[in-house]
Amino acid sequence: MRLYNTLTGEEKEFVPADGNTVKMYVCGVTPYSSTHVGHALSYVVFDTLRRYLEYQGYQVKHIQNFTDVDDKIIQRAQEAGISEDALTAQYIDDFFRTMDALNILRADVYPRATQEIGPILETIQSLVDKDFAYAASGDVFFRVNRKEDYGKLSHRTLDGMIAGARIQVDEDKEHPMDFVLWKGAKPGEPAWESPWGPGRPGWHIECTAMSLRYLDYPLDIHGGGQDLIFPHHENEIAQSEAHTGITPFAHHWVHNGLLQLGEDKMSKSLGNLVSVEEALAEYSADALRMYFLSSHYRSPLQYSDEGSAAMERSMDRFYHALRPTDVEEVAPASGEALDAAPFRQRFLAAMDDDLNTPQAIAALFDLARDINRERDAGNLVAEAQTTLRELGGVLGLTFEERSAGSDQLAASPFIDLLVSTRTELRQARQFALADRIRDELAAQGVVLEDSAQGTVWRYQR
RNA sequence: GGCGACGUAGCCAAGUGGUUAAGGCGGAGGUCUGCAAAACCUCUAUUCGGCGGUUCGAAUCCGCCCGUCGCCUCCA
Repeated sequence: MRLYNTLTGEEKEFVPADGNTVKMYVCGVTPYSSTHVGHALSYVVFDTLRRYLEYQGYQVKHIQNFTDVDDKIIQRAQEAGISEDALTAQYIDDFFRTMDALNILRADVYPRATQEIGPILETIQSLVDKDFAYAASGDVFFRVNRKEDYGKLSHRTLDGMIAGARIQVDEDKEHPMDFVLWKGAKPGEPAWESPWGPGRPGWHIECTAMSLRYLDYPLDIHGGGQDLIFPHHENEIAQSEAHTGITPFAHHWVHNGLLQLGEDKMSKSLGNLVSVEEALAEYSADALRMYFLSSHYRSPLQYSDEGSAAMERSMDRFYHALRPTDVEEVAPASGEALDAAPFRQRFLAAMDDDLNTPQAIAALFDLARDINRERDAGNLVAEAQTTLRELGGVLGLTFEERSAGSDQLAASPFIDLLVSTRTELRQARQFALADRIRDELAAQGVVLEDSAQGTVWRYQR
């Protein structure tokens, strides 16, 4: 497949270096607040990339970190009067529940910064030894001037960054853009012993230490949201390449566009967040995945209730197309089987083109339409349905219609009874009474569908 | 101020030099139905922010203008 690489700014044919196993590192979250729909978008994108690579026959080794020590975690824990560990444990749980609910495959390893202090210290020491880093007043900084290609990912120069003029002056730094590798501890903060005194790792160094430990360089794919390009990934490149001398340390840098809420980017600092929990209370995981994949992964996407609702309705097309074809008992399918191969080809060609999920989805809708059409014509569609399920699965769609709650299941025999009563009334042409049953069931959220084969009912979605 | 992205129907969103500009939502008509609903069929952008230019040919390339957004600070 062809895949866009942020580092070069162009699409490049993607092949794992060893031809078989894809080494993929995706930056994870800082667990101090609920997982929001922006996170969900990002991880749905990388989950889809992973599923597609696996569908192509590759093994994917997927590593995703938790930044479980940082200023905000310390602050929130103190506000809540609990330990940092208790706070992060809570939100890591939330994260996993959310990922599972969205049918996002688990990474192979989820390393945590606090559990990788040893490798982190070794990496920092190596950078100090190589003169890429220096200690100052208990902190350790990366010396950006020593890395000549600093800025190559975000396509900016040190001069250009300084022109931004929003840099805080720090007298301990040799250069304003030097960034912290090790942060000396202030009283009351969690700290680990180091050659430079007690402290904790800076944000960027953990990813260097972890990706090297769990995947070895060079990585095939390094991913994250576009907001991580600078400074996080730029700094990671500087550290990783300075540390190992391997350049580039990741072949493909893949960044998803950010989810926006209204006019602005959805972000922790703006506080305009919608949690995944809130979204899933209203909409199915399939609908949300469809929403996230309905625009190209590198484009920004506006999140809205209207958009989610539209996707929910569009899923009905698939649900209906995938229903069992017991119709064939009445009108024996004598015709030809629907050939899904052209749709599969369209789907694969779209996915091969830098994960063009909007086009891939369009192919699936066309396939669904043909399934409905051919089934009505009495042709065989079982194989085509299998193809639709399989390709939808590459996008992580489950096609599970929203399951009924337990009290709804308990009501089923009574609804069946009302439906069969209505059928008898209709046969007796007692339409007023029959319609009353239909209307009152509708008021309870039960939708009846009449067809030549009888009446089926379902809960309104 | 520096760097970058984008502007396609009522809404969302593909397409980036060449037959009828994907797909979804919404809308209109039809088939089916006792009537509905669901489903299916048909229709729904002579035109791609504006103005110039290159070309036999541009939504697609170039220039200018208008507008929106992102990064430059924690962030997926």
